[in-house]
Amino acid sequence: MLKRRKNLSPEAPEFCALSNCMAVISGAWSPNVIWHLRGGPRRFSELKQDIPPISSKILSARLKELGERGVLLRRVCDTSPPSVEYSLTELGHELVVALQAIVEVGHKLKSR
Amino acid sequence: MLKRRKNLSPEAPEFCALSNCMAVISGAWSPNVIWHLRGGPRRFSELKQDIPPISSKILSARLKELGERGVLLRRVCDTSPPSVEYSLTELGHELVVALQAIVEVGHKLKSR
DNA sequence: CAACAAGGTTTCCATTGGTTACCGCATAAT
DNA sequence: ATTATGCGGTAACCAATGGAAACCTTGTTG
Repeated sequence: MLKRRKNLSPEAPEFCALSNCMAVISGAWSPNVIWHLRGGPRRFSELKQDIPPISSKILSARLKELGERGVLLRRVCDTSPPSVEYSLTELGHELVVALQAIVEVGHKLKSR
Repeated sequence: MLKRRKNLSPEAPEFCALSNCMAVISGAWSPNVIWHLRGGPRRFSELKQDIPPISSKILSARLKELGERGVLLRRVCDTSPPSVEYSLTELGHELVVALQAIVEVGHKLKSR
């Protein structure tokens, strides 16, 4: 005989805050890109050095996606040769708070 | 002329706490599975109802992965027909803290 | 007896991610 | 003068991941 448990899942049925936020930071290396922009604007090649395993293709794709999602801004600087700077929007900075929590768990895991 | 900026990325070069933790919760729907186990053990079919868009295949794969990573435990109950219960380990509960931060940002996004 | 539930597995296909090579433009080195 | 290098990407190609639908085994129910 199979005992039944109440379906006590306490989340709203139609909209899930977790998926809601995860959708914004989804995509390979997205969290890392946001994280490395937290201290101020950075350029394409700087980000590529910050995150050594990322390829140009993927970095390029993420920067475009995160721009479309309103997480960061792309600014072309009028230098010669022109350089491109990426910086977090306000939304981006809100995400950093969540990433901070993940980083803290990451440190715990390392020390354990 | 191109102004140079110091490479001020403040993370350790060899090990990244962010990727470290992200690796544990990676995989489609992993965060949701962990989240829905935070209140106590749940069974396969309950989780499937908690997360309607997930398929059996992916749920099955995630539960196996998260078990191998030490995030949750699988327990077969001696009922008829046998049922299977999944519950978070201590590590799993640590991850819930990080997910909580993500959920909070998710709520902010909704209200904005 | 036929139907259904639990806890998955199998098959098949679309999307994503990763690797390598390359481009156009500009300065820097030899 | 020629070559190399840095910048900010794109193109072509292949491997791994994710999703939909059907199916399976053991057992209970009507």
